[in-house]
Amino acid sequence: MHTMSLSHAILTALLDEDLTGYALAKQFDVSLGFFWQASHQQIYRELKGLHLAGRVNVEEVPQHGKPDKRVYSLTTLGRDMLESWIVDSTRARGAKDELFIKLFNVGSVPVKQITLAIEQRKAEHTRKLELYRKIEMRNYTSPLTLPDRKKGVYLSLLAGIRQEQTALIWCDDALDLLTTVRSNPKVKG
Amino acid sequence: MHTMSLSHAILTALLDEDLTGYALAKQFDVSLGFFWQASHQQIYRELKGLHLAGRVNVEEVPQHGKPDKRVYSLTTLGRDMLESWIVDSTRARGAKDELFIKLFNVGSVPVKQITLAIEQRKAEHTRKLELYRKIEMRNYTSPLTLPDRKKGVYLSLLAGIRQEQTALIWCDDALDLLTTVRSNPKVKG
DNA sequence: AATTTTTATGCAATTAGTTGCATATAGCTC
DNA sequence: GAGCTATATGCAACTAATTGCATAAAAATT
Repeated sequence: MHTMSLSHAILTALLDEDLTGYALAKQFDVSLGFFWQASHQQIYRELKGLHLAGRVNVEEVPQHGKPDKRVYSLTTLGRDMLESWIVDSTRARGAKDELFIKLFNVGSVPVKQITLAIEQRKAEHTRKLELYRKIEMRNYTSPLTLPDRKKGVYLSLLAGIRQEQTALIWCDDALDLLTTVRSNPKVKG
Repeated sequence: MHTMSLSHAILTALLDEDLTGYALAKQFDVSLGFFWQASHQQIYRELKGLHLAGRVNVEEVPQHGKPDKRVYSLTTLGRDMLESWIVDSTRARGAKDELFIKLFNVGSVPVKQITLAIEQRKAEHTRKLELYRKIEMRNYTSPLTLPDRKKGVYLSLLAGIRQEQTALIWCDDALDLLTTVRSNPKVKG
């Protein structure tokens, strides 16, 4: 079964460079993590499993004071796992978004609360879009001339940018339509 | 803590009508489930918990042959739980999408495999968009004249439609850019 | 000098989600 | 009449993800 995607995300991050769990966690915060979030606890646990399964090597780097660094690198087995996952895995993890569940409550709960949730979401999208744009301007102004191994990363970023844009426009349209909702019945009709 | 969203999704589905676990599972397949998937096993388990917590009532409807129906309905406590969840919960469950992790492998794995994954995804988006459009044409041709309690559902659908459209365009652009990738090095450079 | 942030690792407990299985009848199709 | 689909419920086992806690020192900030 090629299901546990966190391990694949970790292996992917190790393609470019050998990393410690700590460094991996940071990577997840700034790039891979835009599309696959994970906490450091999860990452450490997963690394242990990957090591046990021979997908990664560990090099222990003694340090004074701090815990020793454990620098992980891909093994051939790890690469193979990654490649075969790319080939077979299809399973689409269903979208889960609370906001839409909230929207199903329009008409039964004060609209105000729901518009508030949308406004919060809008702010979030704005923040993300700005972040993505910044990254784009810094590293991906000329997609066609990128080295091959950067093209996928760029495309992910592009997807992120467009998702945020679409979402932002939707937020405004949603807020518009919700101004036409007057009643807030609390009982079932 | 207002975290477990499946229970909120269930309570939301019960706003409109009283339902059995089975009927809920079906609802999840066709509307709420576009934005929050759940298996029948999950739903039955959750219903039990909600009942234990006094958020829903059960009415047992004896049947011959088949297991007795258990028809669930919201209690006042359930409504309150739902409303307070709408007010406080903010937590954005991070997007998790395998496809983007796959994209990070461009340059290290045969591009073919990745374009294939995108094509699969494209087909999926096409299928979903068609489905959403069908629902839109059937029930939501005139958003402004909808009864209030349908407006949120419509907005969810609208979000779905736009997400799929955006994703489809992106798929094509991605496939385009990936035609410019020639090399498939399997070793770290 | 004291506080906060960053580096660096990890365990334990809990909650959420998936997969496989089990039961049992009615009704429809081949 | 054999097999499939729909109705209707649920347990058990497992995998994945989250949350809270714990340690410990260097570096940066106030």
